[in-house]
Amino acid sequence: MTKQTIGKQKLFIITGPTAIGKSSLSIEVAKQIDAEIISCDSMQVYRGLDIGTGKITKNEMHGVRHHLIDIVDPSEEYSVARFVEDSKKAIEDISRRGKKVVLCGGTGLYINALLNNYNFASAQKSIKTREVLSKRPTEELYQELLMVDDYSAKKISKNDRKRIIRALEIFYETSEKKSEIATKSSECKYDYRLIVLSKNRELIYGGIGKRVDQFFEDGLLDEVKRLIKFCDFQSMQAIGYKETVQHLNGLISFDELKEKIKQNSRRYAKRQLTYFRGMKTEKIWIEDNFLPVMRGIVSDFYEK
RNA sequence: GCCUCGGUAGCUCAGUCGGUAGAGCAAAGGACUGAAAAUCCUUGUGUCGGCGGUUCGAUUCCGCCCUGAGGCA
Repeated sequence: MTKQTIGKQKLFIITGPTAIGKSSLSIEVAKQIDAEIISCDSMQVYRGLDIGTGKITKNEMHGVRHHLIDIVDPSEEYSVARFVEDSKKAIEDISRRGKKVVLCGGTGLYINALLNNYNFASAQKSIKTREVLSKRPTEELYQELLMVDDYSAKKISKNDRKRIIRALEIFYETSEKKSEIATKSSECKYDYRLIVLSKNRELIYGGIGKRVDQFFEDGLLDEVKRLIKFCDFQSMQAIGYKETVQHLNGLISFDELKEKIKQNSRRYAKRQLTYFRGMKTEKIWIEDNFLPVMRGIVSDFYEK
């Protein structure tokens, strides 16, 4: 054990692109070391979004306790900031009960924010400020950001409305620049192993195709019918949901629907891989024999 | 059998009055600090159906052939 890791909380983290099989592997690992699992997934937090998010079922959990699944209603907003807060609490809670912690999920930003201890506290989200800013043209907002925080402005595309608004929001709410706040994150307080599962592109895409077909056999259509009243909320922007809403509104055929979900999932998987590659955090890529390789890493990690 | 209109990027098509081509979509690569399954940026992709002819030069004009759609008998 190195000096830096002495006394640090241990985290075993499993991530990878959608439909690669993270959940079932996390169960195996959790059973191996008597752990509980914290989900790192921006959509599985929503109650009722089950089939389309590939949410693990009670049966599949094999008695392993899960955290941060089904914690908000589809009409609520969730965010990275909340995830960092919630996951820290869950980690404490689990270790207080003498169990080990496995994190599992595909939302790279969430994992990154937790490990790098991103500090969001000072830059609160403000609905009012956002509302005011949202009424103005992007071009104008960008010019304004250039005046107020040119360092951040230059890093953001002039078309990336969402980020421009957030950067301005930070400035107007805190009088600090986004670029300054972002550097305030403190060092990682965990001793962790971050596993990124991957396969060649064809196999990932093949898995996505099969999984989407399975969604419909499992009743995705009915699930979305039940949730359609939430169609304007963030939760329903999830892949599989937004497209199904279009189909239920008669905008696209059933065949188009399936193809669209597969396509958006493929693109999502691609973006996830890009994100994982770009993470500066230390990580271990596994492309083969997922379970045995992971078991080895696990025993090594916890023996020392 | 005859007539007409087509065959150009993975797909749908544009275009070149003869100087070897370009849009959209798809795809690939990338960025990412309170929406991240979100948002945004960049980039190609070619025997221009085949074989001949005319020409300095043909994807473009001419002939034949193959092939798709429609029409006539």
